[in-house]
Amino acid sequence: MVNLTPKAIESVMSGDLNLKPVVQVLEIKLIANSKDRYRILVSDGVSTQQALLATQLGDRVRDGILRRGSVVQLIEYICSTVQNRKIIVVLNLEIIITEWEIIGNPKPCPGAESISQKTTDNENVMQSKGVSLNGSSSSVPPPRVRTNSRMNNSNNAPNFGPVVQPSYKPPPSYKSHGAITKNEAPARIIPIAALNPYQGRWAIKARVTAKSEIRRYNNARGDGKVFSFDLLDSDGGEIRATCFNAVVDRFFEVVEVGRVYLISKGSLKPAQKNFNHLKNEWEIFLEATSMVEPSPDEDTSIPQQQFDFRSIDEIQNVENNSIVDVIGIVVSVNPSVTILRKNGLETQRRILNMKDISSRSVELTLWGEFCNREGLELQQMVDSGFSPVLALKAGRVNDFSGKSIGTISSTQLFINPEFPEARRLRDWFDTGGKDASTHSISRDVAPGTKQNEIRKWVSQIKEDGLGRIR
DNA sequence: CCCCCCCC
Repeated sequence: MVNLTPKAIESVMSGDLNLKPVVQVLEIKLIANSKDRYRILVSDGVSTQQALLATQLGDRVRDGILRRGSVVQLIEYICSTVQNRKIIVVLNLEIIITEWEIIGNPKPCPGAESISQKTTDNENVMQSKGVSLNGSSSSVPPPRVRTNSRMNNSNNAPNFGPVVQPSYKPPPSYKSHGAITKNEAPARIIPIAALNPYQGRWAIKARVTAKSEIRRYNNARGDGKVFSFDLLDSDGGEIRATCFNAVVDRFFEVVEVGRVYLISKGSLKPAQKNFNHLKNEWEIFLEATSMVEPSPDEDTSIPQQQFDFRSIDEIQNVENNSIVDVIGIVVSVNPSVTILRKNGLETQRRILNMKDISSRSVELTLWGEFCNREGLELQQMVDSGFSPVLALKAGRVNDFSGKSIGTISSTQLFINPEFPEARRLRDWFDTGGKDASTHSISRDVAPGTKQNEIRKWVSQIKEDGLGRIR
């Protein structure tokens, strides 16, 4: 016997975010023009309601463990407004039963699809982009499950009055002031993970973890300037924000790495995966009307950085060109050398070695400015007999003669950082790890081809000078 | 609307 949470839909839609109800999934559809975002219909046995699955839950659909008939517990969710309709955005859920017969004879929750009357322009814009969230461009839904069409509901469903920012439950004191108009109420702060282009008003509260320089460009589409910065929120969601031209002037000085901001009124575009390695399929584009305001409180629930450390042992099996975080002890640092790039420009290169508890070591190649900033500092430490901890955020794995790691422009290096992993590594190193035998996953890992052996010799000679070759 | 992620 399965018990769905009574009145779950009603409670969630009226703003109860702590209920964590058990509901049944009646329908799952891929959102039009999306590769991995799903719209689902959930039921409490009496009422049904549309919901969006956060991207990170898509795997469960693709893996087949979340499907039509699944009984799930909604763990983290928010109510949001998409195309003027209230919708649940599910950020996390637990699957109770993968498949169960449809429970009860649930009907669409009344009021959930009410439409405010002044927003048809916005809808047209959404539709002209081919975005469909109401199933109108999808195949006909199965007979058992009624898909709510906007027309049906605006005409027939009971209307609970004008829906104004339904996701925002106004505090009681607002009620005596009459209707809230679109421009008055502050947008609700939502998790970064819930951001998507189909959403109307939103705000996020997030810490800036990285900030680019201003880059000027001149191409077929014209010239201009651009900069971007990366954001992290208290739920661990991350997203990049990008500004162009006049918007650069407006926000470049305002945005500081490490500070927390309230950000709203940007537009969401698909992330450029080639250049943006954050775990988010969207990117925020800030515009002239966007808001980027320092948060009045220093939100300590948002860490300064978020890492996903891989042990060096794991790096061996990581795909070439992957972007990874690594933490290790720097055991050697080579001098900085000047490299002539294929494009004719010169750059600096410095190779160092780091080892970790997996008793593996790896070569890290620092490029450009990293050589004379962190690289020099590391070299001085190692030269003076101290082996520092180095945390590397966003290094790029390459597989020339074994696996090694290189810096890219968005790499960040942290020398002797404070966090627990660093402490753990330090303790390990100081209590025997220093002398533990280490196997390098770089250069001499595989026997390699004759070609590779020769290349290795040549590069070693260039690296160390002839003095060390006997 | 930008952008090469460098070398053997």
